[in-house]
Amino acid sequence: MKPASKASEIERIADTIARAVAEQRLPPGTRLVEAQLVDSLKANRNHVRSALQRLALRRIVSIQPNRGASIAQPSVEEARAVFTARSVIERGVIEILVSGVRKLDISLLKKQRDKEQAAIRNGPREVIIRESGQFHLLLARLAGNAVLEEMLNDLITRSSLIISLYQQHNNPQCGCDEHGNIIQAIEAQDPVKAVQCMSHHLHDIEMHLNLAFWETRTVDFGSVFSEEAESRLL
Amino acid sequence: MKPASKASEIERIADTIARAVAEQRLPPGTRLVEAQLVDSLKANRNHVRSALQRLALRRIVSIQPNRGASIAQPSVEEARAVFTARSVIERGVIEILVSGVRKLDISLLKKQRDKEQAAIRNGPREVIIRESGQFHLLLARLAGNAVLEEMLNDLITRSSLIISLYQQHNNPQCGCDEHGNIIQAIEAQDPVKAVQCMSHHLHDIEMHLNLAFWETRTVDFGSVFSEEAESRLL
DNA sequence: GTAGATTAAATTGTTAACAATGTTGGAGCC
DNA sequence: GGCTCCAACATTGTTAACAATTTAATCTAC
Repeated sequence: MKPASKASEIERIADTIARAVAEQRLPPGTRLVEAQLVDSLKANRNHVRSALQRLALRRIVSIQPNRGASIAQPSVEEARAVFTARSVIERGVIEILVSGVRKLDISLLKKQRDKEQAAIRNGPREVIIRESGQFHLLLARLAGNAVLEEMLNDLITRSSLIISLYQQHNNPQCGCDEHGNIIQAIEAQDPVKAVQCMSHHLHDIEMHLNLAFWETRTVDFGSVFSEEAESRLL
Repeated sequence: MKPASKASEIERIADTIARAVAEQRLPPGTRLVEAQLVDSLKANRNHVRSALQRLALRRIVSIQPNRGASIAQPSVEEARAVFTARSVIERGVIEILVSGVRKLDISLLKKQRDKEQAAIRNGPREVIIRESGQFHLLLARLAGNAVLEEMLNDLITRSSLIISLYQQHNNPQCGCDEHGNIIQAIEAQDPVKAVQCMSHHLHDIEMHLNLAFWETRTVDFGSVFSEEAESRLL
């Protein structure tokens, strides 16, 4: 007897990979060879192929015809677009939550926040990343909108990708408990402040990235192989 | 020589179907038999299957294991979620446009609006629907955010589905040129008003639907087969 | 005639072999 | 040595046959 429905086998594969990406266990650019996946995930090749195509649609992997799939390497432009989109969606989520249309269980948010704080103190990096993402996702879930939740789920995974590509230091997450501030503002039913907190939080994450550095850097062989670059090799 | 790249064959199929759905040539619930699609779209069965799975991911078709695919029939709950999500995203788009970060070519919007007005006067229904969708999509494109644009593209298609399921009369689109109002507000660089116009516009569309009617109606055989329903058969 | 069972057809799901393409490594040549 | 060319390998893409499942039709019993 198979516990999971047969149709969701593809989903299982896709989610396994997506999660590994979200938790930064699969770095951007990693090649995903079908045969390897088939045997490490104990799956049918067709299912693996379908899963890869799904992930390609979600921009988590990129597929080049006849050359296989690999974990995506979002461009700076895409990175900015993702964070802007997150801001748009998450501000919308916050507005829904604060508008008081649904009776909101703040304790769930606090519980998630505690879980995250515990992870920050002594958890491994991937757990920290996961719990942080879960907080944002929980907000969307509490807003009771499956469409926004699903979109945000994708964006969070893509954010992980972006962060592991463009992070400056290996500062896992800012320690300044911005999630706590968001909870406070929601609890206080202050729409303006809550939205501000969220905007600020996302902006903060984006600003800790190296985006500006790579922005204008079209691969410019002239300067790349100048004395400056060469001197670094010594 | 094949003009389109081989990899995008799946995309071609998916887009053909999605477009037919968006223009309401394929009504909700229509069964999509693989063999039929293979031969009417001159395609490989694998490609058709992949395309169907893609569309299932976009919630445009629904696939039931061993029972094939059919055009989705979004629930009332999903319908509301879609419109709320659209509102969130499109308000975000408007804010980006009005914020003046990008120099905006208003004439493109006006041109699209004219196209739409022309369609409303004498075009066939499907063209009206298409051009109306294109207006919203154009806003997202002008905002220069591919992520938001893609999300909105999906939502617009799903909206078409919802509208053909839940529309009250066969009023194709409101004649009151709300798109024109939106353009005006953007042109006047008035963020508050522009966002209001968009909100109002989307709310308007939603309110012209029968959602409330079906909301609580769990299929309740007792009342369905009462004298009222029977009398309608005579 | 209707309910239930049985068979046939239609449809989807799976598999494995084959084809096409891309990649790697080495032999021979300059 | 460095280069080109070619063959072997690895990987992806395609196809067709087969298996499993659902749907429709037919038949029998009552």
